[in-house]
Amino acid sequence: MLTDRQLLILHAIVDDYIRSAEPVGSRSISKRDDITFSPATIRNDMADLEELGFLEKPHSSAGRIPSQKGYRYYVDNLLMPHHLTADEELDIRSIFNERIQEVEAVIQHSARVLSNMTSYISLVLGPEMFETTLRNIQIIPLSKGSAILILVTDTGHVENQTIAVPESIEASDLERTVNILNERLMGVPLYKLRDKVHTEVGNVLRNHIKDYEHVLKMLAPSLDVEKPEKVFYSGKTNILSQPEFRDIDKVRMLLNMLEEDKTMHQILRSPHSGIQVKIGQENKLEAFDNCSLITASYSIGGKHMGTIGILGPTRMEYRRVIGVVDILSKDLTKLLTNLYQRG
Amino acid sequence: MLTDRQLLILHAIVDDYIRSAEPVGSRSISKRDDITFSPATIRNDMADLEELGFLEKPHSSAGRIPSQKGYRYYVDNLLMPHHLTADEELDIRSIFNERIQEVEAVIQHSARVLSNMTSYISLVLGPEMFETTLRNIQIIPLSKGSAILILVTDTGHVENQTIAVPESIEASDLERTVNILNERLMGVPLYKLRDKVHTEVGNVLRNHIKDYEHVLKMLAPSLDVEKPEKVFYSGKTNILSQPEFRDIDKVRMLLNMLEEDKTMHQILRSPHSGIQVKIGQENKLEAFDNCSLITASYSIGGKHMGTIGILGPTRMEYRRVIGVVDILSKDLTKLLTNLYQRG
DNA sequence: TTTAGCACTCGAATGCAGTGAGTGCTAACA
DNA sequence: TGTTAGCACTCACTGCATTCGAGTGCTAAA
Repeated sequence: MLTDRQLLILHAIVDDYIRSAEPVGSRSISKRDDITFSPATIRNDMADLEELGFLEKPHSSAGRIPSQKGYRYYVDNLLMPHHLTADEELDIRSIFNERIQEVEAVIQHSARVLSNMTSYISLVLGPEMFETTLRNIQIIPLSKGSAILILVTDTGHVENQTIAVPESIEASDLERTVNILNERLMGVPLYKLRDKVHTEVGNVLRNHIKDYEHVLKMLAPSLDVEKPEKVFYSGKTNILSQPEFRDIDKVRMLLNMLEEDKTMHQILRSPHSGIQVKIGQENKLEAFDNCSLITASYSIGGKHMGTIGILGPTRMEYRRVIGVVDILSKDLTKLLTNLYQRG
Repeated sequence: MLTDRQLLILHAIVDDYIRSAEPVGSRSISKRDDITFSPATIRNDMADLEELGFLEKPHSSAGRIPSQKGYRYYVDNLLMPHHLTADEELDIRSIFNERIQEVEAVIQHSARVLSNMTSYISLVLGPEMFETTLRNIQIIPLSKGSAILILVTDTGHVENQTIAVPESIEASDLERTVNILNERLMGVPLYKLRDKVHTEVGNVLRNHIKDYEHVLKMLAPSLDVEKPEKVFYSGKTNILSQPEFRDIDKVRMLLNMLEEDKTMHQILRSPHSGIQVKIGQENKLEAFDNCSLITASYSIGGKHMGTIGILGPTRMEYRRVIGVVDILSKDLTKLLTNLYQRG
């Protein structure tokens, strides 16, 4: 078990290192107001903390830096909740002052505020559509052979795609099809669309539409709404200011990883309540070895929608970032719920 | 006027430097198969070329590198057209093999192919909407107080935004409004929407809709479709592999510049026929001093739509990049025209 | 148990010769 | 007269020795 003094010293070292990015020596610690012991005493405790795995030495004549375990302990046990300053609150509210027009715009703006406030990289996983239900479907003819198919979900998301319309289908048939689809599919979860169309709705169509088979064929590809949710980034260049990313190869590794949609998606998808902090190798990704990821979920009307997060060096201002992520995820939930709460 | 030998030497130096990123010395030039003169002769010509401003010396005991003027001359006078290899053509066609569903997806995919093929940064300015005309308008009620307004243009672009619906407006009125709007606004250029609604359409609405004023107020903010077109990027991390961007500060400057939407927009917006090559300071941006930008426009049915471009170091493979940009802009034009040609 | 003192470690910074690729100039050559 | 060989000169880069200093671990005294 750690003594009170050891805790104090660990706390001081992590704080100092987060601020300065330089290995922390016993002397500089001893100068702090909240520390009353001599450097020698501190050195003894530091040696113990190192033996226990909370601290590391870059080399024998340097100060100590926190190990991954050290950060973990710091986050789990030593961190005091952070109260945002008035300015910070104002920054966050700015998202909601703008006239809100599109979910995407809100999400993107959130990402930007998040990265500006923290100087790290922000990631926002866009609203999940898997569980959302269909609100409306439209087919707008564009030219002889093509049309635009538009899906609107109950969460206000709009999906659109071009479809090829066989010549044999007449305008009136198209209209009738849209009416039938709206009648039968309103409220159906997107992931069930495909099945529903091929069974129940298919039968109805058969009775009302002349060129039934072509219509079904035309619709088929559009109904696989398995499009993965978008991940929005902001502040990618922020890491270039972090001393741990002086090395261009590390930067490249990290930025390349962020472009791997599948992986990033997987990392952000897992829903969880509250704040999740993943430190260094806990992320199970080589490119993230020197990084920590702090995430929180947001939802609409209690239904999990997506994730917001901050990616920064393990030497990250955990206190502030956790505060900001927490508030923003809650505010986002409130805003989106107000906007799209099924009435 | 430059002698033939000087041209040959200039050509060789630019080619060599583009390949190696190292200052080119007289000896290495003399070893090339197409060069039959001694290093001393070459040195004389190099001195002349330097005096004329086509070459520069990093320092007195290094080889020569092309100056901005040198690149300019190379691009304008020495460049042979590049014929794509079968593989390259295949890469480009891959854009069109995928099932096309959204303009945005095509654009984004184009950007990716472009950056993959060139190992530089690709930029694509999304379709301009200023001149496009309205094809269809829809208002989909979402909850008690909100609805989604959807605009579809003749180029297949779909724009959507959330609007607040005053309680006083009834569903039947909303429906009637949509019908009137579609009747009166079909074919109207987006930039005229606002005026048209307030004059002509306003009068019609007044006669048919009970809560006429509220409806107009609700629509007003949505009709200012002055949303700037999106710029898509791909391969931002590619510059990290370029030796001229070893310096992290330069990388940061450049990447930050790319996030300044307004500036980038301005740079890409100017329409021009054929390929445009802007070298170094011709870009009038400090962050682009070491960069060249190669752009071409794409259009739909002869109407200018947007711009694709490649941003790389001034030491760029101009020949290949120009070839790729040329082909892709033409193919994109063909594809989009086929898709959305007003029929 | 804490602290002062001291020898020790090791990375970072500094200074200095040696190396080599490249140049400019001059004089000889075709 | 244009081309080339020869040579002194420049200058970044490398390797090596040296110094400097922040920080440690250990021991002995308070």
